[in-house]
Order: sequence, then structure tokens, then C-alpha cells
Amino acid sequence: MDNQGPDNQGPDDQGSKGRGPHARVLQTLGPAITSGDCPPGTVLRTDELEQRFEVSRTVVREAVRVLESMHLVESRRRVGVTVRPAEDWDVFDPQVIRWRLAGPDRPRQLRSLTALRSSIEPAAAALAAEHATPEQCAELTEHALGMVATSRGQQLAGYLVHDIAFHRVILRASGNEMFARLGDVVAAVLTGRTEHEVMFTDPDPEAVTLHVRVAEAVRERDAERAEAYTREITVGALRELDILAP
Amino acid sequence: MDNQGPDNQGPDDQGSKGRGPHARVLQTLGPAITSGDCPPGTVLRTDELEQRFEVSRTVVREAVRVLESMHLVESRRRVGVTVRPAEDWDVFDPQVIRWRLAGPDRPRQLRSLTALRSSIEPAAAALAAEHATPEQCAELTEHALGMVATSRGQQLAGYLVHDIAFHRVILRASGNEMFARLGDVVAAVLTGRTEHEVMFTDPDPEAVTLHVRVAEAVRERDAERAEAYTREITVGALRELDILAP
DNA sequence: GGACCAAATAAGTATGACTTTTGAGTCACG
DNA sequence: CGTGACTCAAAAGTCATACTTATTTGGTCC
Repeated sequence: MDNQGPDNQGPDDQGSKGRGPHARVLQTLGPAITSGDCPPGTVLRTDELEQRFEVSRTVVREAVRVLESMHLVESRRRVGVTVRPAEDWDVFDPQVIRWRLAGPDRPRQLRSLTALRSSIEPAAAALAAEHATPEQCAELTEHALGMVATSRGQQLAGYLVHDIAFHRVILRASGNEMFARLGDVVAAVLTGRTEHEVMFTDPDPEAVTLHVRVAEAVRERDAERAEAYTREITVGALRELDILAP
Repeated sequence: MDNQGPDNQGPDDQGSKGRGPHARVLQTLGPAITSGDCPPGTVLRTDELEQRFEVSRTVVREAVRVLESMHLVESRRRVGVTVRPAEDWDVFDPQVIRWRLAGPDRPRQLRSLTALRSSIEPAAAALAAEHATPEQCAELTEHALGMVATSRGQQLAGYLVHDIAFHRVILRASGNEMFARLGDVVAAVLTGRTEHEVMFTDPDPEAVTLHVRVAEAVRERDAERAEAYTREITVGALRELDILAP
């Protein structure tokens, strides 16, 4: 019974560098907490975790330290490792976002993220219109056209790639490092939307057109139009959610 | 360089529990990286850090793990702990934000955060108008009036308290957990503005009025007005920055 | 000159001993 | 009978050391 974990999540790590005991513990404990499997107030003892994962204190402690830095748990002497209430969690931590998107909290998480997105992206587009380099403008146009090309005939995978790339460029071109960092979040939302069969049919042609218009506006340095069209895109995304789960 | 000043920042740590060797290492290494003192590409070896901080391997490793989870460093075998480029950092991590606000990157950080704020808060206000409880409406009014009362006569400290509380309530009342989490960020920005003598004079009376109007709009469930007035507030904040450091 | 193998190196893991904090139980005293 | 202080033990925190594993480097052989 070496690696015969009783409730192992499985060796299918999709991208979260899952080699090493440390990562294994982290990638098990993190989701367990964010999924509500270990509800707030739950107390974990270090030696109990040692046995459960069959690793040394070193590994457990390092994993706990990381969870602590995400405000998922609090470690106190004579008490143990306590799971903190959800409102304390660092919900902006990409790792936490991924865990929650993979858990039962997914719908709520997608809503939050979409709302965040629709307030950020228009502003980012306006800034992008002012700061985008010619190369970035070219990329935008390229991906907008790519979206047009893949918008019909069940080419959702290809469409998604261009969609994500498009929004990534916008966020990066804004020149604001914090906006740029949200590229991963937007990618997660868009991917989630496709996966979650919200878009099992071809994308809304109007949305496709809007992307083309945004690319135009940015190229022409028209911040106002870039912002307005982007807002239409994100408002559409919000409406989509409301229709699906009011 | 020994750490002759372990906590010259002040002993009043509001949230960063600074006791223990682990925290000491983290609170020294983190700022050293985010400040550019250890530029990207710098390689730190574990045993070197052990000697430098006079702590055991355990402590160094735990600190490094946390820095790694923030994407500030990358630890590789046979190489060491490498400082990662700034664009990889988790700039949304509250800890990273605090470190950068305390370092030479502060102006840039304040700009980013203010831009973030001005795109988020209007949306939050609109949502707050829909979701705010009567208690939250009362709080809003209270703090808006508090701002009015402290807006004259060099009562900046009191004004700041109400200002922060006001925006915190807006963000929390939005019902979006991610918006709510930005309360600390907004607090940091507002505090930074006051500290940084951007507001060494009494606050703009117009801004004060706008806060009162936002409170009114939320109370009357008028999302559109709440959003518009909030946008005026944050646009004003942006303009303030542009005037100070164009 | 290129491919392949071996040694050196530094992170990663395991373990046992010891320290510090702190919750809880206990006992004396009002 | 209640309240305060005192003691004890449980669990995290720290340290030192030995050992493992991966990776780079460099040298050798074809």
C-alpha cells in the first residue's frame, strides 16, 4: 500500500506541477477546503496529516504554510491547523480560483469572475486604445478575424483559442500590470463557459462582430468606442449567465 | 548585510503577524524581491539564507515555499532559488501589494490600484444599490455624514476612517465576494493617498458631496445613479494622480 | 565533434530531539 | 459556590543531521 491512497484525486494533474509529495498534499488539501469538504472550523493536526498522506512533517508543514499564506487555514499552537471561514480566503489567488472552479462552488465562482470581468475589461480596452503597440493591434485584428473564421460549424475549440488570446492582448495592452494579470482569470471564465455547455451551439454572431469592432477601435486609438463595444461584450456575458441560472 | 532593522516599518503590524523566525525571513525576503533589491534572475541558495538569517533549514524552506506560491521565486534542484521576473508575480496577493506599496515601486503600484479601483467600484455601487441591506444603507449614510463632518479643519485622520469604511461597505454590499475582497486594497490606496501628502489640504468638497449622493442612490435602490456618482468619485481619484505625477 | 556516462551539487525528504505557546483542568481562596 | 491563579500537557514551532533525488557540468570515448 504505497501509493494506494484511499481517496486520491488521481494522478491526472492537468497543469499544476503535481510532482512531489509537497504538491500532492497541497493539491489535495486545498480543494478539500475550498470545496467545503473541510468546513470552516475544522481542525487538522499535523501528525494526523502525516499519517494520512504518509509523508514527513517537513512536507506537511510546508503545505500548511502555503495554505496559511492563502488565508485558507490558520495554524495555532496547542490547537492545530484550523480551516478559516470562506470570507477570509484570498479569492484572487489564481490557485484558489482554480480550486474553486473545480469544485461545487463553481457556479458562484463563475458569476463573481464574470462580474469582475465585465467591470474590468471595458476600462482595459479604453487604456489599450491609448497604449497598444502596432504589434498588439495586429494581434487583435488577427484574433478577431480568427473568431469570425471559427464562428460557424462547431469549431468551438478554435474559437475559444482566439477568444482567449484576444482578451489577453487587450488586458496586456492596457499597460496596467494588474489588468494584465487577469488574463488567466478571463481564460478560465471563457474556458469554463465553453466546457460547461453554455455555448454548445455556435457563438452569438453579434458578439463576434463586437470583437472585430473593438479591434478596429483600438487600432484607430478610439478609447471611447473600444470601451463601449467591450462593455457590450461583457454585458452580454453577464446576461448569458442570468439566462442560464437566474 | 545583516538585518540591523528587522522591523523598521513599525511594530504595529495590522495583519502581517510578524512574530517568529519564519515571518522574519518572509518579511525580509519578500520586500527585498518586490523592491528590486534582488532583481529577477538572482539566485539564492538555501544554506546561504540559513547563515544570513541564522535560522534552520526548516524555516528557510517554509519561507521559500510561500514566496514560491506567490510566484516571486522558483526553486529548482541543482540551481537554487531564482527570483522570477516581475510579470510573473501574483500582483493581487495582498501581501505582495503591501510589500510593493512599501517599496520604491509605490507610485506605479498606486496608479495600478487606482485604475483597478475606478473600474471596479462603479460596478460594485450599482450592485450595492440592488443588494444592500437596510443596515448597510444606514452605515453608508452614517459614514457619508461622517465625511461631511470631518471634511473641514484638518481632520484628515477622521475623514480617512469614514472614507475607507464607506467604500468597504459599498464593496461588501455588492454581494460579490471578489469585490468585497478589494476592501483592503481600497483602504491601502486611500491611506496611501493621505500619507503621501496628496491630500495635505482639506478634501475636495465635491467629492464629499458625491459620497452623500451615492449613499442616497443606494438607499433609493437607484443603481444607475449610484454607479454614475461613484464613477465620478473614482475618475476624480485618477485625475488627482495624473495631476500629481503625469 | 557529438553522444553518452559519471561526478558534483543543491534542493527535497525523513527523523528525532528539543522549545515555546496556550488551552484546559485543578485547586486554593474569597 | 464562584473566581482567580497555578500547573500540566498537547500541539505547533524550531533545530540539527542524515539521507535521497534530480540536474547540471564536464570529461571521456567513439
